[in-house]
Amino acid sequence: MARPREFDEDEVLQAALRLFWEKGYEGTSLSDLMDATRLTKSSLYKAFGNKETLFWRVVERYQRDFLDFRHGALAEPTPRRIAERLLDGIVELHGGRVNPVGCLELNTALAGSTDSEPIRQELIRGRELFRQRLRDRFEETMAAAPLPSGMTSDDAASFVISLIQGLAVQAKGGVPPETARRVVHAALLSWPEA
Amino acid sequence: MARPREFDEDEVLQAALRLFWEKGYEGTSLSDLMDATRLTKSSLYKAFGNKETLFWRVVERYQRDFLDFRHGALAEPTPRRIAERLLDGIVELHGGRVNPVGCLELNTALAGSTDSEPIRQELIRGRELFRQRLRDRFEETMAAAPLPSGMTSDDAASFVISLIQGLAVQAKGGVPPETARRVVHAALLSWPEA
DNA sequence: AGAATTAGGGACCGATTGGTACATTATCAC
DNA sequence: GTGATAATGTACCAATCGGTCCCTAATTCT
Repeated sequence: MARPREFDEDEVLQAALRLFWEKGYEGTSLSDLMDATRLTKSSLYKAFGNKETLFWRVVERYQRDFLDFRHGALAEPTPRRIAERLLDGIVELHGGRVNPVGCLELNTALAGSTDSEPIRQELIRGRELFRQRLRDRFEETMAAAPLPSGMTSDDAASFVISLIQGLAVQAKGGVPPETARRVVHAALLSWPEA
Repeated sequence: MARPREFDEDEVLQAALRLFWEKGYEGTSLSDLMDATRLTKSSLYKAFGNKETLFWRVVERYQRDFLDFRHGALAEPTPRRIAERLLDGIVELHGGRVNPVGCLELNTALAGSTDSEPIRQELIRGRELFRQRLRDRFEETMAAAPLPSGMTSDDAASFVISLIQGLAVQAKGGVPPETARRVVHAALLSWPEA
Protein backbone atom coordinates (compact mmCIF):
# COMPACT_ATOMS: atom_id res chain seq x y z
CA MET A 1 0.00 0.00 0.00
CA ALA A 2 2.90 2.30 -0.57
CA ARG A 3 5.87 2.85 -2.76
CA PRO A 4 7.99 -0.27 -2.93
CA ARG A 5 11.70 -0.55 -2.23
CA GLU A 6 13.93 -0.11 -5.20
CA PHE A 7 16.80 -2.04 -3.68
CA ASP A 8 17.44 -5.49 -2.31
CA GLU A 9 18.25 -5.23 1.37
CA ASP A 10 20.44 -8.26 1.17
CA GLU A 11 22.59 -6.83 -1.59
CA VAL A 12 22.94 -3.60 0.33
CA LEU A 13 24.05 -5.44 3.43
CA GLN A 14 26.55 -7.38 1.39
CA ALA A 15 28.03 -4.21 -0.07
CA ALA A 16 28.18 -2.62 3.37
CA LEU A 17 29.78 -5.77 4.72
CA ARG A 18 32.66 -5.55 2.30
CA LEU A 19 33.24 -1.94 3.22
CA PHE A 20 33.18 -2.41 6.98
CA TRP A 21 35.31 -5.49 6.56
CA GLU A 22 37.98 -3.58 4.72
CA LYS A 23 38.00 -0.37 6.67
CA GLY A 24 36.42 -1.06 10.02
CA TYR A 25 33.59 0.93 11.51
CA GLU A 26 35.17 4.34 11.75
CA GLY A 27 37.14 3.98 8.56
CA THR A 28 33.93 3.58 6.64
CA SER A 29 32.07 6.82 5.99
CA LEU A 30 28.49 7.41 5.03
CA SER A 31 29.56 8.52 1.58
CA ASP A 32 31.55 5.31 1.18
CA LEU A 33 28.38 3.43 2.00
CA MET A 34 26.31 5.55 -0.33
CA ASP A 35 28.72 4.94 -3.18
CA ALA A 36 28.96 1.22 -2.62
CA THR A 37 25.26 0.61 -2.13
CA ARG A 38 24.11 3.17 -4.71
CA LEU A 39 21.64 4.33 -2.11
CA THR A 40 20.98 7.85 -0.94
CA LYS A 41 21.46 8.81 2.64
CA SER A 42 17.70 8.97 3.08
CA SER A 43 17.18 5.41 1.98
CA LEU A 44 19.98 4.14 4.15
CA TYR A 45 18.66 5.88 7.23
CA LYS A 46 15.07 4.94 6.50
CA ALA A 47 16.02 1.30 6.08
CA PHE A 48 18.59 0.84 8.81
CA GLY A 49 18.24 3.67 11.28
CA ASN A 50 21.80 4.88 11.48
CA LYS A 51 25.38 3.90 10.84
CA GLU A 52 25.75 1.89 14.02
CA THR A 53 22.65 -0.27 13.65
CA LEU A 54 23.64 -0.89 10.06
CA PHE A 55 27.01 -2.01 11.33
CA TRP A 56 25.46 -4.47 13.73
CA ARG A 57 23.23 -5.83 10.99
CA VAL A 58 26.39 -6.34 8.97
CA VAL A 59 28.18 -8.05 11.84
CA GLU A 60 25.24 -10.39 12.21
CA ARG A 61 25.49 -11.28 8.54
CA TYR A 62 29.23 -11.67 8.79
CA GLN A 63 28.90 -14.18 11.58
CA ARG A 64 26.19 -16.08 9.80
CA ASP A 65 27.87 -16.19 6.40
CA PHE A 66 31.54 -16.36 7.27
CA LEU A 67 31.90 -17.59 10.81
CA ASP A 68 29.51 -20.53 10.56
CA PHE A 69 32.40 -22.99 10.36
CA ARG A 70 32.89 -22.43 14.07
CA HIS A 71 29.85 -24.52 14.90
CA GLY A 72 31.19 -27.50 13.04
CA ALA A 73 34.56 -27.04 14.66
CA LEU A 74 33.15 -26.93 18.17
CA ALA A 75 31.26 -30.15 17.46
CA GLU A 76 34.45 -32.13 16.87
CA PRO A 77 35.12 -34.81 19.44
CA THR A 78 38.67 -34.03 20.55
CA PRO A 79 40.54 -30.87 21.49
CA ARG A 80 43.00 -31.18 18.67
CA ARG A 81 40.32 -31.70 16.04
CA ILE A 82 38.42 -28.70 17.39
CA ALA A 83 41.49 -26.50 17.28
CA GLU A 84 42.50 -27.83 13.91
CA ARG A 85 39.20 -27.21 12.26
CA LEU A 86 38.86 -23.81 13.86
CA LEU A 87 42.25 -22.68 12.68
CA ASP A 88 41.85 -24.21 9.25
CA GLY A 89 38.60 -22.33 8.92
CA ILE A 90 40.33 -19.11 9.82
CA VAL A 91 43.06 -19.70 7.28
CA GLU A 92 40.50 -20.40 4.60
CA LEU A 93 38.42 -17.38 5.57
CA HIS A 94 41.36 -15.04 5.30
CA GLY A 95 43.00 -16.81 2.42
CA GLY A 96 40.48 -16.42 -0.37
CA ARG A 97 40.88 -13.74 -2.96
CA VAL A 98 37.14 -13.19 -2.90
CA ASN A 99 36.79 -11.70 0.58
CA PRO A 100 38.51 -8.70 2.09
CA VAL A 101 41.53 -9.67 4.13
CA GLY A 102 41.59 -9.72 7.88
CA CYS A 103 38.67 -9.93 10.25
CA LEU A 104 35.73 -7.56 10.16
CA GLU A 105 35.33 -7.48 13.90
CA LEU A 106 39.00 -7.19 14.67
CA ASN A 107 39.43 -4.38 12.16
CA THR A 108 36.98 -2.39 14.25
CA ALA A 109 37.77 -3.67 17.71
CA LEU A 110 41.36 -2.57 17.91
CA ALA A 111 41.57 1.19 17.90
CA GLY A 112 39.69 4.33 17.04
CA SER A 113 38.32 7.50 18.50
CA THR A 114 36.44 7.47 21.78
CA ASP A 115 33.15 7.73 19.92
CA SER A 116 33.21 4.11 18.91
CA GLU A 117 34.49 2.79 22.21
CA PRO A 118 31.11 1.18 23.08
CA ILE A 119 31.15 -0.70 19.79
CA ARG A 120 34.61 -1.98 20.48
CA GLN A 121 33.65 -3.12 23.95
CA GLU A 122 30.72 -5.02 22.57
CA LEU A 123 32.88 -6.74 19.97
CA ILE A 124 35.37 -7.68 22.64
CA ARG A 125 32.56 -9.10 24.72
CA GLY A 126 31.50 -11.29 21.83
CA ARG A 127 35.01 -12.59 21.44
CA GLU A 128 35.24 -13.43 25.12
CA LEU A 129 31.95 -15.30 24.88
CA PHE A 130 33.31 -17.45 22.12
CA ARG A 131 36.50 -18.06 24.07
CA GLN A 132 34.41 -19.41 26.90
CA ARG A 133 32.47 -21.69 24.60
CA LEU A 134 35.73 -22.98 23.23
CA ARG A 135 37.11 -23.53 26.71
CA ASP A 136 34.00 -25.46 27.71
CA ARG A 137 34.28 -27.68 24.66
CA PHE A 138 37.94 -28.36 25.43
CA GLU A 139 36.91 -29.26 28.93
CA GLU A 140 34.26 -31.66 27.66
CA THR A 141 36.43 -33.35 25.06
CA MET A 142 39.70 -33.64 26.92
CA ALA A 143 38.54 -36.96 28.24
CA ALA A 144 38.50 -38.30 24.68
CA ALA A 145 41.98 -37.05 23.94
CA PRO A 146 44.23 -35.05 26.24
CA LEU A 147 45.41 -31.52 25.85
CA PRO A 148 49.13 -30.88 25.63
CA SER A 149 50.71 -31.65 28.97
CA GLY A 150 50.37 -28.91 31.52
CA MET A 151 47.72 -27.03 29.56
CA THR A 152 44.34 -26.38 31.09
CA SER A 153 41.26 -26.03 28.92
CA ASP A 154 41.38 -22.33 29.71
CA ASP A 155 44.97 -22.07 28.58
CA ALA A 156 44.19 -23.96 25.42
CA ALA A 157 41.27 -21.73 24.57
CA SER A 158 43.29 -18.58 25.17
CA PHE A 159 46.10 -19.95 23.08
CA VAL A 160 43.87 -20.77 20.13
CA ILE A 161 42.07 -17.44 20.33
CA SER A 162 45.37 -15.58 20.44
CA LEU A 163 46.51 -17.45 17.38
CA ILE A 164 43.29 -16.70 15.57
CA GLN A 165 43.73 -13.00 16.21
CA GLY A 166 47.35 -13.20 15.19
CA LEU A 167 46.46 -14.90 11.93
CA ALA A 168 43.85 -12.26 11.19
CA VAL A 169 46.46 -9.56 11.67
CA GLN A 170 48.89 -11.42 9.48
CA ALA A 171 46.29 -11.81 6.77
CA LYS A 172 45.59 -8.10 6.86
CA GLY A 173 49.29 -7.58 6.42
CA GLY A 174 49.29 -9.54 3.21
CA VAL A 175 50.75 -12.79 4.50
CA PRO A 176 49.73 -15.57 2.10
CA PRO A 177 47.51 -18.45 3.23
CA GLU A 178 50.27 -21.01 2.75
CA THR A 179 52.28 -19.25 5.42
CA ALA A 180 49.24 -19.17 7.67
CA ARG A 181 48.80 -22.88 7.16
CA ARG A 182 52.35 -23.52 8.24
CA VAL A 183 51.82 -21.36 11.31
CA VAL A 184 48.80 -23.43 12.23
CA HIS A 185 50.78 -26.60 11.80
CA ALA A 186 53.53 -25.21 13.98
CA ALA A 187 51.04 -24.23 16.64
CA LEU A 188 49.54 -27.69 16.88
CA LEU A 189 52.80 -29.62 17.05
CA SER A 190 52.42 -30.36 20.72
CA TRP A 191 48.73 -31.25 20.54
CA PRO A 192 48.23 -35.03 20.88
CA GLU A 193 46.34 -37.27 18.50
CA ALA A 194 47.52 -36.36 15.02
CA MET B 1 68.86 34.42 18.80
CA ALA B 2 65.12 34.13 18.98
CA ARG B 3 62.27 33.38 21.30
CA PRO B 4 62.88 30.14 23.18
CA ARG B 5 60.55 27.16 23.32
CA GLU B 6 58.17 27.09 26.23
CA PHE B 7 57.74 23.34 26.12
CA ASP B 8 59.91 20.28 26.41
CA GLU B 9 59.85 18.43 23.12
CA ASP B 10 60.38 15.16 24.90
CA GLU B 11 57.38 15.60 27.14
CA VAL B 12 55.23 16.51 24.18
CA LEU B 13 56.32 13.41 22.32
CA GLN B 14 55.56 11.32 25.36
CA ALA B 15 52.05 12.73 25.63
CA ALA B 16 51.47 12.20 21.93
CA LEU B 17 52.79 8.69 22.26
CA ARG B 18 50.20 7.78 24.84
CA LEU B 19 47.45 9.14 22.64
CA PHE B 20 48.51 7.42 19.45
CA TRP B 21 49.12 4.25 21.42
CA GLU B 22 45.58 4.25 22.76
CA LYS B 23 43.68 5.38 19.72
CA GLY B 24 45.86 4.74 16.70
CA TYR B 25 46.72 7.30 14.09
CA GLU B 26 43.28 8.12 12.77
CA GLY B 27 41.59 7.79 16.12
CA THR B 28 43.77 10.58 17.46
CA SER B 29 42.70 14.06 16.42
CA LEU B 30 44.58 17.30 16.44
CA SER B 31 42.44 18.60 19.26
CA ASP B 32 43.21 15.45 21.25
CA LEU B 33 46.87 16.21 20.74
CA MET B 34 46.41 19.86 21.63
CA ASP B 35 44.62 18.95 24.84
CA ALA B 36 47.14 16.35 25.88
CA THR B 37 50.22 18.37 25.07
CA ARG B 38 48.78 21.72 26.15
CA LEU B 39 50.17 23.11 22.94
CA THR B 40 48.41 25.17 20.36
CA LYS B 41 48.07 23.97 16.84
CA SER B 42 50.65 26.52 15.76
CA SER B 43 53.28 25.22 18.09
CA LEU B 44 52.61 21.63 17.11
CA TYR B 45 52.90 22.38 13.43
CA LYS B 46 55.89 24.63 13.88
CA ALA B 47 57.70 21.97 15.86
CA PHE B 48 56.70 18.80 14.02
CA GLY B 49 55.43 19.76 10.60
CA ASN B 50 52.16 17.89 10.53
CA LYS B 51 50.25 15.06 12.11
CA GLU B 52 51.94 12.35 10.12
CA THR B 53 55.54 13.39 10.81
CA LEU B 54 54.63 13.76 14.46
CA PHE B 55 53.30 10.24 14.33
CA TRP B 56 56.52 8.89 12.89
CA ARG B 57 58.52 10.72 15.53
CA VAL B 58 56.31 9.02 18.08
CA VAL B 59 56.78 5.62 16.48
CA GLU B 60 60.52 6.16 16.59
CA ARG B 61 60.30 6.91 20.29
CA TYR B 62 58.04 3.96 20.86
CA GLN B 63 60.51 1.59 19.30
CA ARG B 64 63.42 3.09 21.19
CA ASP B 65 61.72 3.19 24.58
CA PHE B 66 59.46 0.16 24.50
CA LEU B 67 60.71 -2.23 21.86
CA ASP B 68 64.34 -2.20 22.84
CA PHE B 69 64.04 -5.61 24.47
CA ARG B 70 63.98 -7.08 20.98
CA HIS B 71 67.69 -6.52 20.58
CA GLY B 72 68.50 -8.51 23.65
CA ALA B 73 66.13 -11.23 22.57
CA LEU B 74 67.67 -11.55 19.14
CA ALA B 75 71.08 -11.86 20.73
CA GLU B 76 70.16 -15.04 22.59
CA PRO B 77 72.03 -18.14 21.46
CA THR B 78 69.22 -20.59 20.75
CA PRO B 79 65.87 -20.38 18.96
CA ARG B 80 63.88 -21.16 22.05
CA ARG B 81 65.65 -18.58 24.16
CA ILE B 82 65.10 -16.00 21.43
CA ALA B 83 61.41 -16.78 21.20
CA GLU B 84 61.05 -16.94 24.94
CA ARG B 85 62.64 -13.63 25.60
CA LEU B 86 60.77 -11.99 22.76
CA LEU B 87 57.41 -13.22 23.95
CA ASP B 88 58.16 -12.50 27.59
CA GLY B 89 59.05 -8.98 26.57
CA ILE B 90 55.74 -8.62 24.78
CA VAL B 91 53.82 -9.88 27.78
CA GLU B 92 55.63 -7.45 30.03
CA LEU B 93 55.12 -4.58 27.60
CA HIS B 94 51.40 -5.13 27.43
CA GLY B 95 50.98 -6.19 31.00
CA GLY B 96 51.97 -3.09 32.92
CA ARG B 97 49.37 -0.75 34.26
CA VAL B 98 51.54 2.17 33.33
CA ASN B 99 51.36 1.91 29.55
CA PRO B 100 48.34 1.90 27.28
CA VAL B 101 47.28 -1.60 26.35
CA GLY B 102 47.95 -3.17 23.01
CA CYS B 103 50.54 -2.20 20.45
CA LEU B 104 50.91 1.31 19.09
CA GLU B 105 51.80 0.16 15.63
CA LEU B 106 49.19 -2.55 15.45
CA ASN B 107 46.49 -0.18 16.63
CA THR B 108 47.17 1.89 13.56
CA ALA B 109 48.10 -0.80 11.08
CA LEU B 110 44.87 -2.72 11.10
CA ALA B 111 42.09 -0.61 9.67
CA GLY B 112 41.08 2.89 8.82
CA SER B 113 40.08 5.13 5.98
CA THR B 114 42.00 5.10 2.73
CA ASP B 115 43.76 8.30 3.73
CA SER B 116 46.08 6.53 6.09
CA GLU B 117 46.70 3.54 3.88
CA PRO B 118 50.31 4.60 3.16
CA ILE B 119 51.01 4.77 6.88
CA ARG B 120 49.62 1.31 7.36
CA GLN B 121 51.70 -0.07 4.52
CA GLU B 122 54.82 1.40 6.04
CA LEU B 123 54.07 -0.10 9.44
CA ILE B 124 53.46 -3.47 7.82
CA ARG B 125 56.76 -3.16 6.03
CA GLY B 126 58.52 -2.58 9.32
CA ARG B 127 56.91 -5.63 10.82
CA GLU B 128 58.00 -7.77 7.86
CA LEU B 129 61.53 -6.47 8.25
CA PHE B 130 61.61 -7.59 11.83
CA ARG B 131 60.18 -10.97 10.86
CA GLN B 132 63.06 -11.44 8.49
CA ARG B 133 65.60 -10.51 11.14
CA LEU B 134 64.00 -13.01 13.45
CA ARG B 135 64.04 -15.69 10.76
CA ASP B 136 67.71 -15.05 10.09
CA ARG B 137 68.54 -15.37 13.76
CA PHE B 138 66.62 -18.62 13.98
CA GLU B 139 68.58 -19.84 10.99
CA GLU B 140 71.86 -18.90 12.64
CA THR B 141 71.09 -20.39 16.02
CA MET B 142 69.34 -23.59 15.02
CA ALA B 143 72.68 -25.28 14.96
CA ALA B 144 73.05 -24.66 18.69
CA ALA B 145 69.59 -26.04 19.46
CA PRO B 146 67.06 -27.35 16.98
CA LEU B 147 63.71 -25.91 16.15
CA PRO B 148 60.63 -28.05 16.72
CA SER B 149 60.66 -30.95 14.27
CA GLY B 150 59.42 -30.06 10.81
CA MET B 151 59.62 -26.32 11.41
CA THR B 152 61.80 -24.18 9.18
CA SER B 153 63.29 -20.97 10.47
CA ASP B 154 60.77 -19.16 8.33
CA ASP B 155 57.87 -21.06 9.85
CA ALA B 156 59.19 -20.40 13.31
CA ALA B 157 59.51 -16.70 12.70
CA SER B 158 56.01 -16.46 11.24
CA PHE B 159 54.66 -18.40 14.17
CA VAL B 160 56.26 -16.17 16.76
CA ILE B 161 55.21 -13.01 14.95
CA SER B 162 51.64 -14.26 14.69
CA LEU B 163 51.61 -14.96 18.37
CA ILE B 164 53.02 -11.54 19.16
CA GLN B 165 50.22 -9.90 17.19
CA GLY B 166 47.67 -12.15 18.81
CA LEU B 167 48.92 -11.26 22.26
CA ALA B 168 48.75 -7.57 21.43
CA VAL B 169 45.13 -7.98 20.38
CA GLN B 170 44.37 -9.91 23.53
CA ALA B 171 45.97 -7.25 25.66
CA LYS B 172 43.88 -4.57 23.97
CA GLY B 173 40.87 -6.70 24.82
CA GLY B 174 41.68 -6.56 28.48
CA VAL B 175 43.19 -10.03 28.87
CA PRO B 176 45.42 -10.02 31.97
CA PRO B 177 49.16 -10.64 31.70
CA GLU B 178 48.96 -13.89 33.64
CA THR B 179 46.81 -15.32 30.88
CA ALA B 180 49.23 -14.04 28.29
CA ARG B 181 52.06 -15.72 30.14
CA ARG B 182 50.23 -19.03 30.03
CA VAL B 183 49.65 -18.59 26.32
CA VAL B 184 53.33 -18.06 25.78
CA HIS B 185 54.09 -21.17 27.79
CA ALA B 186 51.59 -23.13 25.72
CA ALA B 187 53.10 -21.85 22.50
CA LEU B 188 56.59 -22.96 23.42
CA LEU B 189 55.72 -26.45 24.59
CA SER B 190 57.15 -28.08 21.49
CA TRP B 191 60.27 -25.95 21.40
CA PRO B 192 63.32 -27.98 22.51
CA GLU B 193 65.78 -27.04 25.20
CA ALA B 194 63.76 -25.95 28.17
C1' DA C 1 67.87 50.74 21.50
C1' DG C 2 67.08 48.58 17.62
C1' DA C 3 66.98 44.53 14.04
C1' DA C 4 66.49 39.89 13.26
C1' DT C 5 64.52 35.66 14.30
C1' DT C 6 61.59 32.38 16.12
C1' DA C 7 57.55 30.84 19.29
C1' DG C 8 52.82 31.21 20.37
C1' DG C 9 47.76 32.65 20.04
C1' DG C 10 43.78 32.66 17.43
C1' DA C 11 41.06 33.37 13.63
C1' DC C 12 40.16 31.22 9.60
C1' DC C 13 40.08 27.65 5.67
C1' DG C 14 37.67 24.09 2.67
C1' DA C 15 36.40 19.46 3.14
C1' DT C 16 34.12 15.91 5.44
C1' DT C 17 31.78 13.82 9.36
C1' DG C 18 27.07 11.58 10.82
C1' DG C 19 22.47 12.99 10.76
C1' DT C 20 17.81 15.56 9.75
C1' DA C 21 13.87 18.03 7.35
C1' DC C 22 11.01 18.26 3.76
C1' DA C 23 9.20 18.08 -0.53
C1' DT C 24 8.51 14.78 -4.27
C1' DT C 25 7.52 10.40 -6.29
C1' DA C 26 5.69 5.90 -6.80
C1' DT C 27 2.74 2.38 -5.42
C1' DC C 28 -1.22 0.23 -3.14
C1' DA C 29 -6.33 -0.25 -1.67
C1' DC C 30 -10.50 1.61 -2.61
C1' DG D 1 -9.30 8.58 -10.17
C1' DT D 2 -8.30 9.50 -5.25
C1' DG D 3 -6.21 9.14 -0.72
C1' DA D 4 -3.16 6.96 2.21
C1' DT D 5 1.46 5.37 2.81
C1' DA D 6 6.06 4.76 2.30
C1' DA D 7 10.46 5.32 -0.53
C1' DT D 8 13.43 8.55 -2.56
C1' DG D 9 16.11 12.91 -3.74
C1' DT D 10 17.89 17.16 -2.21
C1' DA D 11 19.05 20.61 0.54
C1' DC D 12 20.62 21.49 4.74
C1' DC D 13 22.62 21.12 9.65
C1' DA D 14 26.24 21.71 13.39
C1' DA D 15 30.48 19.68 14.52
C1' DT D 16 34.83 18.23 13.47
C1' DC D 17 38.70 17.08 10.53
C1' DG D 18 43.77 18.46 9.29
C1' DG D 19 45.99 22.52 7.98
C1' DT D 20 47.29 27.63 7.02
C1' DC D 21 47.90 32.55 7.81
C1' DC D 22 49.03 36.42 10.26
C1' DC D 23 49.74 39.07 14.11
C1' DT D 24 51.96 39.46 18.50
C1' DA D 25 55.40 38.14 22.06
C1' DA D 26 59.84 37.00 23.52
C1' DT D 27 64.54 36.42 23.01
C1' DT D 28 69.61 37.25 21.17
C1' DC D 29 72.96 39.73 18.43
C1' DT D 30 74.63 44.04 16.87
